[in-house]
Amino acid sequence: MPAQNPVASRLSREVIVDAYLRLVEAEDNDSVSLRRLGGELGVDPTAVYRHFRDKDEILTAAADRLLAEVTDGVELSGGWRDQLRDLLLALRRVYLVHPRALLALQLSPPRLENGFGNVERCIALLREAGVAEDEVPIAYEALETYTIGATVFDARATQESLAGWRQLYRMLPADRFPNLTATAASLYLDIDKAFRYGLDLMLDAIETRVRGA
Amino acid sequence: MPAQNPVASRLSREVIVDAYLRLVEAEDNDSVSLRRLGGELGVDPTAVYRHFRDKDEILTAAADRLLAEVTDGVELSGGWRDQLRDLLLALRRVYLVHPRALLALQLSPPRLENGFGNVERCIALLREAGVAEDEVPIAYEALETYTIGATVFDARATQESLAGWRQLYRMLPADRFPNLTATAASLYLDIDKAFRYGLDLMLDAIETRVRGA
DNA sequence: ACCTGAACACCGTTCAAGT
DNA sequence: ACCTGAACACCGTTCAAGT
Repeated sequence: MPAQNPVASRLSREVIVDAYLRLVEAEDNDSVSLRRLGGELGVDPTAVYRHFRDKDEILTAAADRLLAEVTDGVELSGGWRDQLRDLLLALRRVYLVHPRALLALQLSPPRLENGFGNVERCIALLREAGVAEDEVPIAYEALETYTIGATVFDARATQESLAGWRQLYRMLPADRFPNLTATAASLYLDIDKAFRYGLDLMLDAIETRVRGA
Repeated sequence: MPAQNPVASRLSREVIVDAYLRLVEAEDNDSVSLRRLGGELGVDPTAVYRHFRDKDEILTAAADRLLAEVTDGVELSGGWRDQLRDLLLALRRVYLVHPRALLALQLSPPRLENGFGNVERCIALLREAGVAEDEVPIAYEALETYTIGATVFDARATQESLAGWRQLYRMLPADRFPNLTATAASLYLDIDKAFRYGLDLMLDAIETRVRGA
C-alpha cells in the first residue's frame, strides 16, 4: 500500500466554492479577491485556475448551490398565491445574503445543475392559478425581475445610506418639494415591508385578472 | 491687460462630468477608469482629484445631471395613472443608459442639486390618486425599487445572455421540468414589455385599492 | 491654486517552471 | 495532473514636487 501523496488533490471545485462562501459570509467586505481566496485555502492564489476557467465561474458555481437551497429550505402549502409568495420571498432571502454571487448567474447560465427547481415551481404555480397560457412567460418575468432586481438593489443599501436620503429629502425647500418633504420622515423605514407591499400589489392584480377570466 | 494663463482653470466639475458621460456613452465597456478619463481630458489621470474627492463623487455628479433630465424630457398629461406610468418609464429610460452612474446615487445622496423633481412628482401623484396617507411612502418605495432594481438588472442583460437562458431551460429534462421546458422558448423575448407588464400589475392593484376606499 | 508624476497597494489572469 | 511564482497589464488613490 503506497503512501498517499499528501499534496495530491487538496483542491476541488467543491472545496473552492466552500471557501468562497465562507469568505463572503465572514466579511461584509464588498468583494473577495482571488488572492484572499488563495490565502483561505492555504494555496497559491492562481491554483484555482486549474479548476475554474475564471473568477466568474466560481461565482456561478457558488450561486447554483445557493439556488438549490431556495426550494430545499421552504415547504410550500396553501393556494397558488401563498405558495408563489413564499417562494419569491425565499428567493429574496438568498439574494439578500449573496447578491454578488447570484448576479454572476445572469450573464453566464450554469451548465447542468440543480438550481432551477424554484423557476419550475413558479411557472407551474402561475399555470395553476389560471393565468392565460400566453401571459405565463411575461408574468413570470415580471415577478422574477422584480424580486431579483429590487433585492439586489436593497442588498446594497445600509442604514446610513437610507437615513442619508431621509435627511436629505427632509431638508429640501418645502415650497418646491411640498410632498417630498412631508413624506421624507416615513421613507425607507422597512425596505422588506416595502418589497412585500409591491409583491402583494402584483399578486393582487394577477388574482383579479384570473378571476375575471 | 495681462495675458491670460492658457493653463489656468482648464478643468472644472462640469467639464469632468461632460467627459465622463461622453466616455460611458461612447463605449459599451463596463467601466471608465480615471486613467481613461484623464486621457479624454488631455490631463494627468490624478488631476480630477482637485475637483472631486473620489471617483464615486464624479459618478454622483453625473447621475444628478441625468436625473434632472427625467422630468425635463417628459411632459405629463392625463390622469394620475398615466402620468405615474410615464414618469416611471422615463426614469427607466435614463437608468437603462447609465446604470452605473445612477447606482452611485444610492450610497451617497448628493448634496443640494436638481435631480429630485421626479420623486416629488411621484409622491404627489400617489396622493392625488387617493392612496391612504400612511400608505403613500411604502407605495412610493415599492414603485421606485421595482423601477430602479428591475432596470439595473435588465441593463446588464445582453441578447446572448438572454438567449443562453432560453436555450438552457429548453434543454432541461422535460420529466423533471415540464413547465419550464414548455415555457422556455417564450422567455425573455422582450424585457421592456415584461417590465411594463409588472408596472401595470402594480398600478392596477393601486387603482383597485383606491376605488374600494 | 491647480496640475504632474512617481509611488503604493491592490486587482484578474497567463505561462513557463517545478514536482 | 496539479500547484507555484514571477510577470503582465491593469486599477483607485496619496503626496511631494513643480509652476
